[in-house]
Amino acid sequence: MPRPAESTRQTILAHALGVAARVGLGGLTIGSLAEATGLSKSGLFAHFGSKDALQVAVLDAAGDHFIETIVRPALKAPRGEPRVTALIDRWLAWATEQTGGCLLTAASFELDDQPGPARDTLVKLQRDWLDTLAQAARIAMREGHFRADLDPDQLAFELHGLMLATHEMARLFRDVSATSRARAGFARLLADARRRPD
Amino acid sequence: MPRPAESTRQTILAHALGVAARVGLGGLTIGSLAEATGLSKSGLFAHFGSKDALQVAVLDAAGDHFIETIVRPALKAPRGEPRVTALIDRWLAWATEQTGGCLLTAASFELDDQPGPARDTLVKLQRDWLDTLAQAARIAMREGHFRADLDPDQLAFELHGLMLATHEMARLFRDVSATSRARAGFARLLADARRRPD
DNA sequence: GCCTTGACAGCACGACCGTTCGTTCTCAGA
DNA sequence: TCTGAGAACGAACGGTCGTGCTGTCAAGGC
Repeated sequence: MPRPAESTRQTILAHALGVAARVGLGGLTIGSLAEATGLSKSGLFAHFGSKDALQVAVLDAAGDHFIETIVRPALKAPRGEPRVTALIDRWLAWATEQTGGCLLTAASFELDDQPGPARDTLVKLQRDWLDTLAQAARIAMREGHFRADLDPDQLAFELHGLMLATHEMARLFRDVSATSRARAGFARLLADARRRPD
Repeated sequence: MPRPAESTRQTILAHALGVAARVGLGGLTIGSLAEATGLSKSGLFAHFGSKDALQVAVLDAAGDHFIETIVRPALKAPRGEPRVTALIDRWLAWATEQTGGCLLTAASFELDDQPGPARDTLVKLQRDWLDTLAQAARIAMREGHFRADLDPDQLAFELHGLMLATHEMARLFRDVSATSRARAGFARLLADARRRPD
């Protein structure tokens, strides 16, 4: 057999992440992606079999990349609050240095009314992320860093909200103060989680 | 002259808001919109002159609708914190009862890397919304409802973050607890704004 | 040496895209 | 009654979309 298919596939997906970050998952077309990778339309198409499958593959690749650059490194931090802050810091660093916006975030608002395999994949990825945040908070409760009556899912919800607002402020408004706004919000949220009820 | 152009234009835009809420602003096509309104493609096209202009018109219509159903009624509430809560409550009611997602929110993450008149229009609309929230908070500070050292822009930023998270939870996850999660978040945010530093 | 296998290219398809153009119809004013 | 403005139509344009079909070329197994 000629070139290994797997490496070509990875090359395609790497380019796809860049293109989709700019034009969204719906704006990603096989023709433009073929041109970006130097492949022919049909040659590229053969790797996925359908546009739906390509979209799912792109989302999975984005999820893997997200886990690899944010979640996995952060999980090396000590259990408890340090791990929660590591997740936040990793996310902040990634969100600010990245050229295009976060594909998964954009897709969340793009696919919310378009049933299909792509949407299903995305729901799972986003749920996992919220669960990761909530689970880290739960551990921090067990370690005594966070108060015992904290609702970890609520904390995850609000953390995620701050991330969404940060993303919009940085990407849409091109506002450099997004990072400091985010840090202030996170600090307030963590302080509230720490504070014991009297 | 035959049928008044303005009423036709309004009909088109009303349909466009529904379609775009489902498939996004980029997924909105002249052909599908013509079919939805019962017009011919060329007949519809003549009302706007270009796809760009149509997108801008749709965004403006969405902005008008947003102001009419949320901002204007809320501004009738008494100055200060009641007005802030009115804005929040109006938004919550609108977000939950609405069939499709919020077009403006979806567009914020769709257009953030696509320069053009549509993006410019959207930036202005979203800035206005954040300014409205911040301004209401500023008034609440002057009325003595909120603490004097509050950062109203930071509050608006965090309020908006909660709205984004609520939107995602309700629309993507179809999670009915989104509303209660939102209310809990808003309550905590307002309590913090109220509390005087000692 | 063939033969299989699999990764790609080339080409063509039907459908739809945004856009243009000429035509038809209907009304308001003269 | 005639005229002209303007709303809407129908057909067509060049492109691009996603998707198939066929062919080519290189690398193993025999």
